[in-house]
Amino acid sequence: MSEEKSLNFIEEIIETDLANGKYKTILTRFPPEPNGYLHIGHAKSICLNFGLGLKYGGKTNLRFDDTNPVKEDIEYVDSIKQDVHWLGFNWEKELYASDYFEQLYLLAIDLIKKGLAYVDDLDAEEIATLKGTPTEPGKDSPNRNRLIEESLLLFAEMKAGKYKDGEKVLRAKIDMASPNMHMRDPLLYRIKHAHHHRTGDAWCIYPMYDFAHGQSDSIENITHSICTLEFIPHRELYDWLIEKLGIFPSQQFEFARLNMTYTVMSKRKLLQLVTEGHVQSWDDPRMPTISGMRRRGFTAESIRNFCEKIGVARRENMIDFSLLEFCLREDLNKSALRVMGILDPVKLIITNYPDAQTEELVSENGPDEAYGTRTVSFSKELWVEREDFMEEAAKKWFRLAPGAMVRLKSAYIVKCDGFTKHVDGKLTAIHCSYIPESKSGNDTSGISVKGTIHWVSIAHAIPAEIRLYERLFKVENPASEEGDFKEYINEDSLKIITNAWVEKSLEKATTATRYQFLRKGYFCLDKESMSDKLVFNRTVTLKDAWLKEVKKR
RNA sequence: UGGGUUAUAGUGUAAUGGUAGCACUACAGAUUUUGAUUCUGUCCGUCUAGGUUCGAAUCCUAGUAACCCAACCA
Repeated sequence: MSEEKSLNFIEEIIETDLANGKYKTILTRFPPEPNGYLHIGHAKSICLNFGLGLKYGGKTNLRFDDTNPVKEDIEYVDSIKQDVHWLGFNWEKELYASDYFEQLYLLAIDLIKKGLAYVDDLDAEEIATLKGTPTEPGKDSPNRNRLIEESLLLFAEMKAGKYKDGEKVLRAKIDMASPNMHMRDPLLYRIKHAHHHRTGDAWCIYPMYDFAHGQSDSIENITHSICTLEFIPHRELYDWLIEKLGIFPSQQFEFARLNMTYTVMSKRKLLQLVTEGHVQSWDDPRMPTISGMRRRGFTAESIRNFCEKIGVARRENMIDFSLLEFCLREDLNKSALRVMGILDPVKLIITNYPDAQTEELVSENGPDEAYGTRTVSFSKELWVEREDFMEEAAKKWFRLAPGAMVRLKSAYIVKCDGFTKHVDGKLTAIHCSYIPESKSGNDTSGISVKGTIHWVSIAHAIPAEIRLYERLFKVENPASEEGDFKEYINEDSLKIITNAWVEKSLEKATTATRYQFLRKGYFCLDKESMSDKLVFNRTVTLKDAWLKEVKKR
């Protein structure tokens, strides 16, 4: 029995195109502008474009849309390549729109010769005025009917550097009365005396998006050029230029971009968070960037699954952050090593345990036997979690409380006999007695307890710094709230714990490994971690039924 | 008030004129040496009003709502 999986609308188009022989094979592309770091929204596009290539035996190019030198940088190129690779995809070719500057220039000349483009002397403001509004038609520029030869000469002079920025532009000659604003003689080329990160100072005229993107698609023989909804109005121009130029007919298809609750997804806003210091860097673990998520401990697999689950359609969406967390936990649960660490330590003393004794107890490493076991050191004095003790047990409380019994994971059952407090009321130690016959693995005590808690032996524990992250914003959709989105930043999104204790095996922790700190969540080593000062990021908590219970009350 | 696009449980996504399904969330229960995992169950939906049809989420008409478009950005 094969599982029936419905196709998204783009897959349907492709299957139709393949079935009726329009194409023998497909070619897609992922076309970022190297002006920022990739985020989870880009991941959706990456998974879509590369996924399509893979699914239909086609190929996918990585093409940098680098037509605006003042915003772009090699730093972004490098990070984008790293992120796409990390997500698990391999591009057929690494390409740049700037590779086509010469070809694009020749195409522009072709258009001028056909009488379909002209050089305009108007400045930006005049052009905007004559463009009209959505409800009123525009008016022709006085230069609209200048001679082809004159435009040709002027355009050559533009390229040669004779004019300053903004003095002249090349425009397509289409229809100043079109209801589609993008068809009212759109700009094709502008002058920018700026250094380009790849072409240096070779050019001082640069093509606009509309005269670069579709043409690049066409040059590469891209069959399905997939972009987001806001480019729908550009499609008429995309098709017009390809038709008039008589070049390979790539076709544009649009899908709805990803939006997620409690974060922002525009490069401009993300850049602000970085430059204004609301987060530390592009790869701050609270950022929805691929690099931030990677540092936080997300796996590529979980992000790919997420992109698969959210689907592809044409309507605006707002995905629950909890779906991303579900995909994360689903993957981490399968692969994370189980270890013990105490985030908020309080001392537990086993009064009837021999003072100098240490036992090496066996504990399982993972969710199934294939992960094997390790030993953890057990002794008279342990660190346990402060929140695992209640002076007066609440209803349905399964953990430590005077008179209550719990199992210490992989060790013994202990009974809480008492506790000591500092004068300020803060708990300083919990006193317990253990049941020697209840040793994990050969428990003959006959006692069963409801609660099991984690612990580390004080004498054997190693210190660690642990960073806990909460959502970056206090509201579901900061971009749509009144006022500036930054007013809704959650000031408590980062909590640093400097006095945590973790089990000794973590001395050998690596950034490549994911860990589940039993009962506390999934963690990974941060890049700032050092051998004498371990630093862990909490990737995500475990689901917590008790916390829900508490919140209900 | 021009043009374009989209409306299906709280969220996302299927159903291509013929039983409104799946996942997440929420809630309830079982199992559990992680209050995790796993397993079982429950709640909740076709934007509105007309029409065509034996039969409409799907087709038609008229509304309504949301988003996009007037950068020498992409």
